[in-house]
Amino acid sequence: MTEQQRQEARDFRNTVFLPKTDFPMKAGLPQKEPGILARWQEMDLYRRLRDARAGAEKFILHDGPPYANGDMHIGHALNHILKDMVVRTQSLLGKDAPYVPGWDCHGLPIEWKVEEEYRKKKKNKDEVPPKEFRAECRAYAQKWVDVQREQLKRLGINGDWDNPYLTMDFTAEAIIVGELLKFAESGQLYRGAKPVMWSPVEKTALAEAEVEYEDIVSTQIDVAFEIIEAEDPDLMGASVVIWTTTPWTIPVNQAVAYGDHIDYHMIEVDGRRLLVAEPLVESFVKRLGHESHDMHFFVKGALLAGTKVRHPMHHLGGFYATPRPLLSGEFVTVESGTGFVHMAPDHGEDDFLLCKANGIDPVFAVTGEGKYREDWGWLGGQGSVINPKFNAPDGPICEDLRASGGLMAASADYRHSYPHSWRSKAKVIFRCTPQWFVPMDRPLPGDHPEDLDPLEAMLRDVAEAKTLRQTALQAIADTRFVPEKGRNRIGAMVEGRPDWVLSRQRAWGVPITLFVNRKTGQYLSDPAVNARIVAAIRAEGVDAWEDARAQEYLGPDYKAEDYERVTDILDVWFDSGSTHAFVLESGKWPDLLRPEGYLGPLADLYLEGSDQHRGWFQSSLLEACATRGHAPYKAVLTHGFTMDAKGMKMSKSLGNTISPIDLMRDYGADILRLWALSVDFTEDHRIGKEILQGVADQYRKLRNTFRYLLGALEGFAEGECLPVAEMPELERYMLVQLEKLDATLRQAIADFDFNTYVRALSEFCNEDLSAFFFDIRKDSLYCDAPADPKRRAYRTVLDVLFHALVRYAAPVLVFTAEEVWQSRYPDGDSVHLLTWPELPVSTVDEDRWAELRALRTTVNEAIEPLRREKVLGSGLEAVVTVPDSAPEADLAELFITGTVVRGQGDGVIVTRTSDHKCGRCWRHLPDVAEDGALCGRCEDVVATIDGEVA
RNA sequence: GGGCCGGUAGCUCAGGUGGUUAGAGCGCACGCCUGAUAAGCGUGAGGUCGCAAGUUCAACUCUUGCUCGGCCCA
Repeated sequence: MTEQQRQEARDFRNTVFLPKTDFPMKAGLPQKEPGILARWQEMDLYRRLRDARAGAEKFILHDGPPYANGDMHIGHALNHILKDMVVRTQSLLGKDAPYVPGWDCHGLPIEWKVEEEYRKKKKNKDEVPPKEFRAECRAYAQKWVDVQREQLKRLGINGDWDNPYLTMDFTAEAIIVGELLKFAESGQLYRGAKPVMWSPVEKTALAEAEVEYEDIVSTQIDVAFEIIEAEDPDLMGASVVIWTTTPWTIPVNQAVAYGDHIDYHMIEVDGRRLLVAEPLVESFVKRLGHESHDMHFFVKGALLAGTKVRHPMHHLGGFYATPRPLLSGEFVTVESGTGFVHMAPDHGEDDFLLCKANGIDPVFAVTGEGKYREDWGWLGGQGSVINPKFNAPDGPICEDLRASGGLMAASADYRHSYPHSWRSKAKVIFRCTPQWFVPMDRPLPGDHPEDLDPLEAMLRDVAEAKTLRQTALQAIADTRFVPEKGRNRIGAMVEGRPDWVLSRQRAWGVPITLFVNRKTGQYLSDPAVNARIVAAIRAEGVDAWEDARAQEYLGPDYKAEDYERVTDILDVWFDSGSTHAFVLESGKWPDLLRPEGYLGPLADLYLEGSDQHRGWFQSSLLEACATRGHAPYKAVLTHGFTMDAKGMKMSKSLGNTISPIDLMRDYGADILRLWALSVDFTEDHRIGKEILQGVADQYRKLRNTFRYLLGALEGFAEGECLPVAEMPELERYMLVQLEKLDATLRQAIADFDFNTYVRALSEFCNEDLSAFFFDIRKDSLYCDAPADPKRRAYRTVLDVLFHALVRYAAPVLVFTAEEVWQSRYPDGDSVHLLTWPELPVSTVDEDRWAELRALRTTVNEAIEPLRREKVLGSGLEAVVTVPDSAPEADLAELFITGTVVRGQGDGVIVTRTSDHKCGRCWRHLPDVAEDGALCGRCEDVVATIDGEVA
């Protein structure tokens, strides 16, 4: 056997330096992630990170509290992944970015759940002492806090999970009360009235969600109100006719509404002139059952302004003697009735608002159990108003109206849908109740030096005072919104919103800790009293607000019997609106404290769904503006909602919900994270099987990039590094590409544009690395001698790439990045303690490289037809002729082809090579004697290896 | 019903102030490789830019209406 034949027969596979790694291609995330999580817990990663960033500039993302009720859903997952991404990227950039998660624990939904459990046990809620009831609510909330905490941890969210904030913590409750009392002390509270849904059977206010609608048959009546003041003398003595299905509200009537654009028509019935909307004349006459005569008199609604009518029971005097004004109401339609709507501000939303705008206040004639007050001028002490007999055509109301001549028609035959209490199934009424409000348009007291003369301060207030609305609008102007359209949205809401109703007639919440003077109706505002209340709640929670302790709080200066202790609780939005006070400011979380002397918003960012423009963003804004004069945040980031695969909203009834818990089980948290950070979260976005499949594919590509890096860097040591100046141009070009990626990622972080972040990272790995750099340098990695400068340069750059990419990926693929890091540094610390990479500086003629890459594409296009014709397979079999104008470079290496020659023409020509294939590097080269023999380079390398072995 | 927002290839997304054949990645099809191998590489096919009017020499980009979807409110 000749030397050549022996070489030919030899399998050179063992002489090739292939990538080697234990890092598996298949991720197995659902199995692997819990172990990584446990490791972080064990090493106390969150605390370690705080220590590592101690003293660095703060970035404070303040967590909006989810409601402690039910399992984590896809919206929670998205929201927390985005928050985690923000916190982690800021931390990666070297800032100290603590994250204290929180929960919203008070409120109606939890009360319901506890009540529901009572019902199952046939227990009556009203017989349970409030303290006991609240204790059960507290336990219920705590249960769900614990459940959600574990679910969120599983997502890989890094936070202070051992010390979350809860709105039901005693200190939180005390600070919320303290905030409320700031409103009281600065005069930013008043007691007003508001119509609410009220159940006379349960004697309680109901929330919209506690009401169900059911068809019933009601008495409908038509009632005439005689005109006693009018611009047009022809109207005098005529009557406007109203129609209603709630006769019991007639005794509380205070006005009549008409529509500006409605044409009213006068008809004559039994010698009386009646005004009715033209399109409704026919149906009205039908109800009357009498002959009518057309008076040929029309009047446009708008011309009725200033007209006054009198109540049919005006002869009773007092309340009923006052003339009732005709008011223009936009809500008046000609769909049913008469085109006139009687107004009882006590018992309707439209009524209340229209009357309020015209200076007419509710009279509170109907009591909580649905009877007229004992002292009421008509039907005093009678009721109940929801009793059909009371409202019947032969009932007391209709009888009196008939006697007065006001009743034009009455019949118990009107079928319509009407609200009922979910619990008792009894009918519900609208009823005005006293409520506590925060005024939007009352001047706020300004900030003054302590020693300023009180008179001077007052004068200054008058001159400079801004209202809460104005202050909030200014704060909106001062805040950064991402996306920008959020500014417009919250701005429009704040501009148009009514006063803030703070009170709820409920049990599970923070009490409105006010004492109201029984004589003056004014609430007590004494800092000493307030301090005692706050101290008691701090020690014992909301249960401390009870009658038995009233005197203790009032102290020696006031007598308990002179004061009414308010028993309402606060709107839960006030709780969450105060989180900035009890989380960021209280000192309970030292990590969150700003350096001494820091002024302005405590949070760098609030990040929630776009529904929070009306919710938390706004309650926090109003709370902070009223008590501190500015927003609690510097920036607000909002995300849209997650829809199903077709873009439809998810709902249990449609059966299209997707649970993040299931997704973590099937795909793993990193896939879910990659999904959340790939979509355009600023808009509504979708999730579904196909989308997740795409995300999983994207994940695999990233994972393989890391696997290749790990394999290619096997055995790499510091000593192998080569300075940039000594590197081939390709390496220097790649370092420039990496710098560009770095800049893109930094900008994406600054813009909170995570879609761009993930996309740029993926495209770099696929296009620049896998399909370009790695592919080209495979030959060098596999076949060059380990000491060859080209191979050393390549591995040096691979090392740079590894360190950069693992950091870039860490905030997104938190588990996988850790797995990658551990694979290379088994005894190392967590990847999440690292900071943003420092890149070596490199420069290159970018235009030249753009040209080279374009030419590379052209060459590939030219090779393809020959492949189809089976002239050649591998690109290494191609001889390529390129234009003479092509840039100077090792083109064969760049194109991964055989010989490249320069021709005269503009085009690229490809033919099959006649060179033999090297048995080791597979390249077709002139110095290979025959197929399977070695090229010069490989001969040298193999000789060295053989020498080492021998 | 009202306010605000959105609808670009199968999927996820780019497309300053209107201007040549609307782009990328993934997926898909076809092919190559078989030394990143349940991987890697290449080429290619996919879009009447939700619909309809209008403004303009010219509209994915501006206006109006409609439609579908979403958030908030009633």
